[in-house]
Formats: sequence, structure tokens, C-alpha cells
Amino acid sequence: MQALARTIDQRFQVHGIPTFVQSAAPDTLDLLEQFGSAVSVQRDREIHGQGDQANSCYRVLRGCVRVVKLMEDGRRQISEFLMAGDLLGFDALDTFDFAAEAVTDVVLRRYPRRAVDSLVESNLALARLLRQAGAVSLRGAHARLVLLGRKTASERIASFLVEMAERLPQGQFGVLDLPMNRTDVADHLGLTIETVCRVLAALRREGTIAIERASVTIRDATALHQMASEPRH
Amino acid sequence: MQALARTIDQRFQVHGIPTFVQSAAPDTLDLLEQFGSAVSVQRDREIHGQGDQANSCYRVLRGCVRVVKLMEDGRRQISEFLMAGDLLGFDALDTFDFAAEAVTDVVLRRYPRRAVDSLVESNLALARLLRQAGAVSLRGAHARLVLLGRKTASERIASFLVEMAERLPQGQFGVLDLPMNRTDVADHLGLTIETVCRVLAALRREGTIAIERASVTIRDATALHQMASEPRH
DNA sequence: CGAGCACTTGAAAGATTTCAAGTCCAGTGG
DNA sequence: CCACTGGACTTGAAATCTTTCAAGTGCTCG
Repeated sequence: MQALARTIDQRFQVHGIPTFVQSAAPDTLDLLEQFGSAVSVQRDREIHGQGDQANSCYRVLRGCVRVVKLMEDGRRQISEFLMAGDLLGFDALDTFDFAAEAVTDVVLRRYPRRAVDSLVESNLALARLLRQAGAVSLRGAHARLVLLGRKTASERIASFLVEMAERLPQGQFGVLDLPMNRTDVADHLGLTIETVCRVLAALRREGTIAIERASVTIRDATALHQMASEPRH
Repeated sequence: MQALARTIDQRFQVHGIPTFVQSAAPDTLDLLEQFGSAVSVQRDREIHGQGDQANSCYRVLRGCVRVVKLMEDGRRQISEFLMAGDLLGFDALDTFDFAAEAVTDVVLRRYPRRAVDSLVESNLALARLLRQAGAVSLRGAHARLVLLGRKTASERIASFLVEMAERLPQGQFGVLDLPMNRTDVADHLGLTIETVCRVLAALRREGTIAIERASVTIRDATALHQMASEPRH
């Protein structure tokens, strides 16, 4: 299904999972495109803050974005990383309750909220697409609840690597260029940076992966999948 | 806003938070209602299983439902508890990736997926409602990610009690009749049943709450809120 | 060449889990 | 009516995983 989806509409892709829209003629979606404008954001700059008015929706064209919730005392949870093709803020209420920050230099396409809202009401294909997108996003969040609530540190790291590998542009295999630093990974997986390091080191020693700074090569995908112990799907 | 919403449309309420639908005349929503049928499910029985075809959507009329993900080895994560008014399965893809089980005896209203899907495409008010519902649901999931990823055991319990208190039928204050058992609470908060007991006992000793079996009375709401240390909103 | 930052590794501390007994009821059967 | 049984809940003590605290290493940039 994933491959099929790509052949049908590769422009819209939600949280790394291509959206399969059966009856949407690609043209209908271009209606939204005319309201879009390009935005560039530098590494570590904020795209929008926690609590900001949700006046814009975005689609990531290039780079990596982190979706962040910050607690009063500085503890941080990164609910997800967005990559090329992923949508941001289309599901928002009137304000964002999380910040979005550029992990790398990022290029976004920005759509005014008003345009999206009104277009959704007149364009069935777009409405369908966004509904599907929301469902996929929610499914991802649920998977992450299991990860944070019930998985061990090793399982979390393994799951993370598997997920990143699955989101790799087609054709590439096993070589991950992780755009985010170890602190980001830690704050995504509910661990400390030291634990992330240690588990990665252990995986390296076992020969499951090879590490070179930001690049992780998967040497034993089977072992990694096993270690991830995903719920049956 | 919460109070206002209740006055406008109390029939639809999403994950405990009433949905505020500005321009939806209540009548429009009754269109869906004609396809609904009542379903009763006994305590601990399954409403649908993990992996089932998503042929139905539900609204909880009475009782409490748990949304469960099970791992191969039996570890369990309850992503949320649904109470009267909450929606279930409206955001599904073709299959459920989680099970729904009755915590207490439950009465549901069941809507055929097909009817919902087609009605969503013709009824703008319903589409808007469900879009909003999805956003609220996603927001809740994100809050839970922070809870599971970054909060301590005490903070999780406090957050849980605060949330349950907020979902109390209006008029009631401070007395929670928790329909779910300690194991369910543990599996919701990513803890063990023993930790749940110990933290509750500690809160009781401090005089923050009083416990009587399934009933928890909040004696010091301020202390509880502080202990919950929610991210700023 | 030195400073700073990201990352790594070790050792001690700590929070939560695991293992092990209880306690307390509600429901059952004598 | 009352003892008994099973299940949910509690509590204690030891074990364990992860964090915290500390100290490097190595790379990049000025």
C-alpha cells in the first residue's frame, strides 16, 4: 500500500506515511497550493511557539522539524520529528499547544489557516486527505504512547531507528543520517542523553549497527526489529 | 468556553472535552443519529479487538471504556479512558490498531462506518465536528506523551486525578468514583500497580486526597494541581 | 592552538519495579 | 448466619534500570 500511495500522490504525505487518497484527482489539491508561500527557517529557530495563535499550516519541503512541548522547569518532550512531505498544524485548534523548531535548516510551504479552513469546506478531496492525515497522526501518537509507557530504553532506541529507517527516501537502505542530536533523541524517547549514548554503544558493540557521528548504519535489521518489539499490527 | 459549549451542544463531546461547534445547527447532526443503534456491552467484554476491521463508530452513552494496546509479551498500554459523551473510532483508518473494552457495563450508540463516511462528505457541520474532535483527541495524546515521557510517578498520578476531576459531570466536585481498577490506572500511566498504590497512599497520608476503595476525594486541589506540573497552556 | 560543544564513558545514587507477604471485602456454600 | 475463598488492593524489602554526577574525548571553528 505504501508503494501504491507513492505512485498516486507523492506531494502530500503525512508524518512520514504517504496518504492514500483514492478518489482525489491530483488537480483538486492544487487549489490549496495557490495559497501557499515558501518559508525558510534556520537551524534551531522557532517556526511557531507553544501557545501561539494557529494562523498558519505548513508542509515540510526540506529539512527536519521537531515538535516540542516544554514544561515549566525545562523538561522537554519531542512528540515527533517531521521530515520532507510531512504536514504541520493542519489539525490545530485556535492555538498551538506545542512549539515547532527547525532541527536543520528548513524549507516549508506555508498556507494561511483561513484559506485552508475555507477550502476544506468546499473541497471534498482536501477534506478527505486531511481527515486521513489526522487519523495517521493519531495512530502514530498511540504507538508512541506504548513506546513511552511500556518499552525499555533499548526497545525505544531500536524502535526509533526502525522508524527512521522506514521513513528513509525510497531506494536508500540501512544508512540513516540522523539530523537531530542526541539530546533531541533523548527528549523524543523519554530518556537522558547518556542513556541514549550507552544503548547506541551497546548496539554497536553487538554489531547490530555502526555509528559515525550523525550517521547510523543498520547492519542487522532483523535483530533491530526484534529488539523494537512492536505491538502486533 | 467549556460551559458555553455545554449549552450549545451537549450530545457530542469528544474525549471528555465538549466540542464547540459554532455554526452547526443541532438538527444537522441528527442526520447521523438516525443511523445509530444502541449496543450494550458487559464489564470486561471487548467492544472491538486490536486489528479488527473498522466497520463501526461508537459514542459512549453510559459507563467507561478503555482503549488498549497490547504487546506480544502481554505488556499493556491504555491510551485513554472514554466516558459518557466520548467518541470512539470516528478517526479510524480501515482497521483498528487498538482494542476497546468495557471497564464497567457500558451502553454505546453504534454508527455504521459507511453511514458516517458518506454523511461526513455531505454534511459540513458533521465534518467540522469530527475534524475538531480529531484535533482535541490529538491534543490529548500529546499531553499524555509528556506525561509518559517526562513526568515522575507522583506527577502522573496527580495529573490523572486532576484530569478525572475535570471530566466530572458538572455540579460534582472533588469526589471521584474511579470506575477502573488499579491495574488499569497503572497501564494508563506507564507504572506498576504497586507504584500506583504507594503514590495514592502517600497522597492520602499528606492529606491531599482521601481514599475509599474506588472513590477518591480531593481534599487539597491546589496541592494536587501543583504536583501535576502540567506544561504551561 | 585553544575554546566550546556534542558526544562518550564510568561510578554512585535514586526511582520504580519485582518479589513476597499480607489485608480487606464481596460473594458462596455449608 | 458465618466461615471460606478469590480477587483487588496494600505494604515491605530487595533488585534493577535509568538517571545523576563527573570526567574525559574528539571535532569544529575562530
